[in-house]
Amino acid sequence: MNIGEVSTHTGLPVKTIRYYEDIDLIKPLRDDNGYRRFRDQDIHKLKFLGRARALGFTIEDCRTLLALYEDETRASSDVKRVARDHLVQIDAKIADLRGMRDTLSHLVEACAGDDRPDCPILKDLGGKP
Amino acid sequence: MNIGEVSTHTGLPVKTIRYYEDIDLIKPLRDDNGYRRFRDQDIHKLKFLGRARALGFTIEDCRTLLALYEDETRASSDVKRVARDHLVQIDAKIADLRGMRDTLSHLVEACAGDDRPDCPILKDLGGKP
DNA sequence: CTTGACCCTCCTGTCACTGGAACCTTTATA
DNA sequence: TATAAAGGTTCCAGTGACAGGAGGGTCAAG
Repeated sequence: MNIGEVSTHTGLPVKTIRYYEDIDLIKPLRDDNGYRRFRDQDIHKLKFLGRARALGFTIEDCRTLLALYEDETRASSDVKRVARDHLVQIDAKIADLRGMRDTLSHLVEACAGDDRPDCPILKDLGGKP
Repeated sequence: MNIGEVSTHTGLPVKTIRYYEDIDLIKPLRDDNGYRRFRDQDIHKLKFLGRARALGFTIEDCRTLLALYEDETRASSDVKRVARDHLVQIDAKIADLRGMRDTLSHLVEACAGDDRPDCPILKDLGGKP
């Protein structure tokens, strides 16, 4: 399979697939014309990567997870640790965003949003006291 | 005030303050020795920026908000639009993260996390069916 | 034989900083 | 007074995970 077909097949942009080869996540073969030739295992890895990225794992996490995936002698505890750590990060981010959201939604509600200059949002940002 | 003092005063790293000057968010004066000299208005702006950034506004949003802040003839609707748009972005991100969180927490719970290789997390990433 | 759809590499840009090198100025201490 | 520490300066490179684009080669169809 050529890269375009792989792209439609995996849902990953061509650029991304090339990038993943660049950072050694996949190692497709090459045809005589220089075109990448993807085997089933390459495509399988790409789908794996797509799903892992969709869950928000970093590229380095993905590298680790792929290695564990391919290692038949892995301990599931190793996988679980990576996932649990990531879950903690996600929760932290959500908490962060919720804090912003709460403050901001109060401010937005308090703002008249008309043609007058008076604005509680700016008042808050300016240090309202 | 010199940059170090401003940094402790505003809570912004020195590097960040210099960066904000670089992209023309602030325009401190210069002493004869080349040191930046910050006026009260500069410090006020920096605090404004710190609070806006803490609410997750992009630098470009901050630029817009600062301009509105300084424009006595602004319409609060303009401020509100920026804030509401940002709120939408935040909500989208939260929804995204919650999706990841839900999937991931199920997987983590399902994983034994022992020394055996069997792992539902990897099974899912590998396309379990 | 040409056209258009692919494919290639290489370089740059994104966002909001952060780190570091190499250097100058001020302040405190011996 | 010499010097060392602490502060300031500029400029360049790197971060993460790609995306955009230039400039070119290759392939299948009409």
